[in-house]
Formats: sequence, structure tokens, C-alpha cells
Amino acid sequence: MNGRPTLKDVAREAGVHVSTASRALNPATSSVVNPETLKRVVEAAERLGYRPHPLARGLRTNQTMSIGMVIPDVENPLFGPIVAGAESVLVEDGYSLLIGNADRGVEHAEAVIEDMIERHVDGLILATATRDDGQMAMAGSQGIPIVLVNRTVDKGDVPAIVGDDHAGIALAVDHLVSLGHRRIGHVAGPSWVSTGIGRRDAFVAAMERHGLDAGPDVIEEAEWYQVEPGANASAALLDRHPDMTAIVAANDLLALGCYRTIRSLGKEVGPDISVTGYNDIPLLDLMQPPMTAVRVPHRQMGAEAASTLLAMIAGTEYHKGTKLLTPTLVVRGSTAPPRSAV
Amino acid sequence: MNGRPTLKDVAREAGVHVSTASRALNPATSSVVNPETLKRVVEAAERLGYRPHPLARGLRTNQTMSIGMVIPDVENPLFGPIVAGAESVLVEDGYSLLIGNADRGVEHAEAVIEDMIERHVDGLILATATRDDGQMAMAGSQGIPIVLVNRTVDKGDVPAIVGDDHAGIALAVDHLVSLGHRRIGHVAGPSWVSTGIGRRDAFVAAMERHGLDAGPDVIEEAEWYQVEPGANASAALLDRHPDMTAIVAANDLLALGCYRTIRSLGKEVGPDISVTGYNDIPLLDLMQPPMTAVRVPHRQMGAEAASTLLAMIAGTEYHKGTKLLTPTLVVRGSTAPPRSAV
DNA sequence: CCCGTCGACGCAATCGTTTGTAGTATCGTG
DNA sequence: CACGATACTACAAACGATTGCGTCGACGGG
Repeated sequence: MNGRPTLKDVAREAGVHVSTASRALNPATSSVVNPETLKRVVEAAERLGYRPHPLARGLRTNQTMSIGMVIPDVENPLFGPIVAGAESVLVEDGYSLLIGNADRGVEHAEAVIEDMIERHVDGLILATATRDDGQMAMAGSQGIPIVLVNRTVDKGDVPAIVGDDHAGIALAVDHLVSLGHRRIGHVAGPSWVSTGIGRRDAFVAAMERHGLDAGPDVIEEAEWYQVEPGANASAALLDRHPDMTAIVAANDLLALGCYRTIRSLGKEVGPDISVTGYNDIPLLDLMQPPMTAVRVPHRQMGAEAASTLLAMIAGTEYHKGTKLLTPTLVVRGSTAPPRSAV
Repeated sequence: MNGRPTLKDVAREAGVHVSTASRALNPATSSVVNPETLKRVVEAAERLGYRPHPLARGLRTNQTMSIGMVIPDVENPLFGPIVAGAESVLVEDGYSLLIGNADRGVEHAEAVIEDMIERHVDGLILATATRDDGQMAMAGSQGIPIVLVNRTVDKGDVPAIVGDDHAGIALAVDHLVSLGHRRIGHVAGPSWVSTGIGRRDAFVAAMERHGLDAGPDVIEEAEWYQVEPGANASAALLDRHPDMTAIVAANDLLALGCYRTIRSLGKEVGPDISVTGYNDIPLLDLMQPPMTAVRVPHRQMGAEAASTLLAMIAGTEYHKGTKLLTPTLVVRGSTAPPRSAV
């Protein structure tokens, strides 16, 4: 009467037992019910505006049709597209997205994950995995499917969707080299996140491929992916190597930190010292100068993470191990031939 | 054995009936159970690592301990802080956040809301309300609590948490006037969102308070809160009034559009034409010139929205109607005295 | 004509809680 | 000593769906 109609109401309206109504309304079992009664049930359901109660169904079938997504820092614009991408494919299949913010803290992240497991999410998308995998052990032991996004773990048995950092950094280095740069430095991300070491290794590899110096002293690690640490790291770098003509940053914000350092040295970003960013977050094209950056397909990343997760849940074939998404280079004004080469 | 322990397991372990166990574990009813048996039950629960099954509980008590949040565009960095603020207070009370992306489309937003209602969320936070309130009618009729955030509706019976646009725009206008500007224009947001007309009205009011011209021709409406429309609108404005010395934009991205227009006219942002933004999204301080903008406390906005929603759910007192959060002005390099005044 | 088969449906248990009510000691009181 | 109040606790019915199994009639073959 008052609340939403239940299956019992539909059954009564159609003159059948609730079990028959249930079977009729369930696509998987509707074949066992007589076509004519099926029609009656469906019409009754339609007429009453029946919607199955997700909790009741979930209690019985042991699934919530919801998947959890844990993010290290919701305020980071980087994650907007990832969330959007995931959400868009999940709704398609009737799933909902539960968002958890981890506020940068590893311990808090574990609490968030635990919370989601208790809520019986059907799957987990983690953007927070640090290189050790305490979190995954937790969830994995519960037998709940997990996909990593934008991060990987050392033990590569968990499906992960990440940008191809090797290719991305190579794009940046190749671009700089082709402009004539030889003395190139790297502002690395923290070594305890996978992108930090990944991009650092990629930088070394790319440099060596060109026969250029990639010793430890042309690399400086920033404490965290933020402007300030980027400024500090680049300052250290340029202090050691005043003749450096280009910097490959492991992250856009770090690159913006480089901007600041370079300016404070009285030099000009681009003509004097080239800088490349990584990720290509919004508004980079409006900086002065507009920043050349490696663009990572974040939305696609979220989408692919979601669909492999759905595949895992459905038990169908899915891409095991880490899947690399190929980035592109967006050339703007922050890179130019070195003065010496002109 | 295999799965998580149920209440029945706890009861058996403690040697009591499941109903007793239930009452013991529920803070609200634990007073009716003998202190000693209570202890036994609690210890048994502890030992087994018992966690109540949210679906079973929800089925019985008719609440999901989850609240839905609908966002017009997840990729807009504006909403990160709002989400973060809401999430932080919700987890505090054991609620989870269900995120829905509305992709800018009104019809899609309604589908998302409907979806959440079917999922029996305990409350809804809407950032998508357009000025007419078809959406709210839907949800309101279901008797589910709703709070609006960053947007209001014309009929003000729904609690809403918004920035005080009147005060914010006044901050910007006063600042410009005190710098010596007299011919000030406004790039308005779309008139079908509440912030669009609200800020426009506020602009007119602030200008008239200073005895300045605020006729329709010094105002140009942008089609959408994006850089491109902002560039177009400001171009139209400066075309009509070449002598204009300052522009108050209804949004940061619109203001960045103004930057573009001003540069393409061969002028300099700040010295030639001052520009103010609205919201103060990240990275604005790194633009050239750094943008003066009205800062809206978005994180607080999300937090307050969440707590009033919780109050509504709990049935306790809450601030009805729209609550205004006072903004501040962050002065940077995009505003300066007009050339003529120097 | 009887019996096995099969298609279509109803019955009832079940998922894990919460909660109204009934029951049973224990105690105080007249 | 009996009787009602008191304080716990057990029983069982929900909440709304899914699902193994039993039932029932029709039908066909021997």
C-alpha cells in the first residue's frame, strides 16, 4: 500500500505464487515459466511499478551490485577522469560506485578497504596501492576481486591498469633529445609509490639508449607529488648541474615546481631550460608557458579497470597481470631547443 | 566455518539465543541484557571477529547506511573538495558515499537519482539541481532526505549549502572599485543554473551600490562554465565596450577565457584589463598572471551538506532553507589599478 | 489402461538481522 | 506462603527476495 510494491504484490496481482513471479522476472530463469503466465507477471510488475529490493536480493544471492573504489586523494584532479571512466562502465552493468578517500595515509587506506569489504562490495578498484601489498592480502584473502589502477605492486599477480611509464618517459626524453638536449635531469616521484620508481627507471633506460649520462646525480627525488617538493628537488638538481638544459618531471605538479625554481633563478622556462610534465592535468595548456606533457589516458584507465573487474566477477576471460595503456606526448611551449644548440 | 561468522555463531559461542546476542551487541538495547551475559556475548563476538551483515540489517531496519551524491561532472576539479568534505563527515557516522556522475545532462541526472533511490540510499546530496526541481519532486515524494550543495532551487524549501554569491561578487567588485576601476563588465554563467543568475544579480547589486553602470550591455552570458565560452563572452563584451578596464567572471574557467581574449587583443591581463575569477580552483596561483579570485570553501560546503543530511536523517534539529558560506577574496596578479588611474 | 516423463508451478527453507511477545526464574511483599 | 512485579531471555515472525524440491496434471507409449 504505502511503500514500494514487493514481489508478493506482483504475484497476487498476476495470480501466481511469488516463486513463479520471481522466476518470471529473472531473465536467467524466465525460460522455465509458461510464456503466457510470464506475460501476466511482467505486465503486473509493470503496472505496479515493481522494483526488486536490492538488499533482499543481495542477502540471498550474496552480492551487492556495488563496487568500491579507493582513492588516495579525491582532491587531486588526476582522479576525476579515472572515477568518471569507471563509473560510466559500471552503471552500464547495473553496478554502483562506492567512493573511499584515503587522505594520503596508508593506514587509513586499509581502514577504508576493510570498511568496503564489510559492506560486501562485489569488487574493489584500488588507486592507492603502495608497493608493498598488505592491502591486497587483506582483500585477496576474502576472495574478492581486485583491480589496481594507476599503480602496481611488486608481486605482479593482481590485474592492474597503468599507463606505460616506460613509453611515456621515452616520449619525453626522445622529444628533448631530438630538440638537441644532452644534459637532461629528472625530478623523480617518491620511491615508495610504483610510479616513482617506474618513471625513474624509465628515465635511466631512455637516457642510456641515447648514450647520455643518467647517473644518480642527475636525478633528484621529490618527497611527494606536489609543487613545493618539485621546486625543492629541481633547485637541488640545478644547483648540482648549472649547465643542465632540460628537466623531465615525473608529474605535472613537480614540473610546475620546476617552473618556479627556474624563474627564481632568473631564467625562462622553455628557451633557457625545457621542462616536461607527466599526466597532463587540466589547465596545463593555460600555464605560461603552456606545458609540454605526457598525456595518460586516465578516463580509459578507469574504464578498463572497471571492465576487467566485471570480467573477473562474471568469471569470463580477462587480461591478467598489468595492462599498459600507451600515453601520448602533448608538445607545448615549455620545451624548446637549448640555447647552446641554437 | 568458511564465511564470516554470523550472529548465530556468536550466540552459540556465548551460549545464548541469537536475539539476546543481537540485543547485547546493539548499544541501544544492550541495557536490557544482564551485564554478565552481555560480557560473554561481547567477548564471543570479539573472539570470532564478528561483523554484522549490512544487508541483513538493512533489510530489517530499512536503511542502507549509504548516501548518494550526484555530481554534474566528476572531472571538474571543483567537486573534488566537496566530495572529500562530505565523505569525511559521513564515514565518521558509518555511512558510505555512493557517487553518481550526471555527465552534464539533466535527463541523465534524473536517471542517476532514480537509480540511487532504488538502491534505498538513506539520503541524497545533489550538486546537480537545475533551477526547476523535477528531480527533487521525485526524491521528495519518496520521503528521502535531500540536501543541495553549491546550487539552489527557486522554491527554497529544500536545505541547501551554497557559497554566498552576493558577498563573493561584492568582494570582487569592491576590490576592483577600490583599485580605481569604474567600467567593469561581467561574464555571467548560464542562466539556467542558480549560480549563473545569482552571481549576475549580485554583480548588478554591487555595481549599483557604487553608483556604477550595470546595464545589460556590460553583462554577457556564457553558454557554459568553460574556457572557450568564457573567451567568446569576454570578446563580445570588449567588442561592445573597448574602454572596459575590468571583468568580473562568474567562474574561474570563464576568467581564463578572458585571459585568452585579452591576450589575443594584444593587451596584458592585470595592467591593461583586470580579471577576477570565482571559486579559486587549484593551480590558479600558477597562472600568468596568478589569478585574483573569490575563494569558496568547497570542502566545508561538502562537510556541512553531509552533516545537515545526517541531522535530517536522525530527526534532530537542522538548518532549514539555504545556508550561506562566506567566501574570501584571494588577491593575486590579475587585478591592478587601471592604466588611466595611474 | 497403467505408468513413466515432462512441463509448469507451488511449497517452504534460506540469507542474517531485528523486535514484539511469551515464558521462566527470582525477588519482594503482604 | 502465595502472588504479582521484576528482570532476563527464548521463541518466532518478520524484512523481500531466490531456489531446491515436491506436486500435479497432461500426455504418450506399451
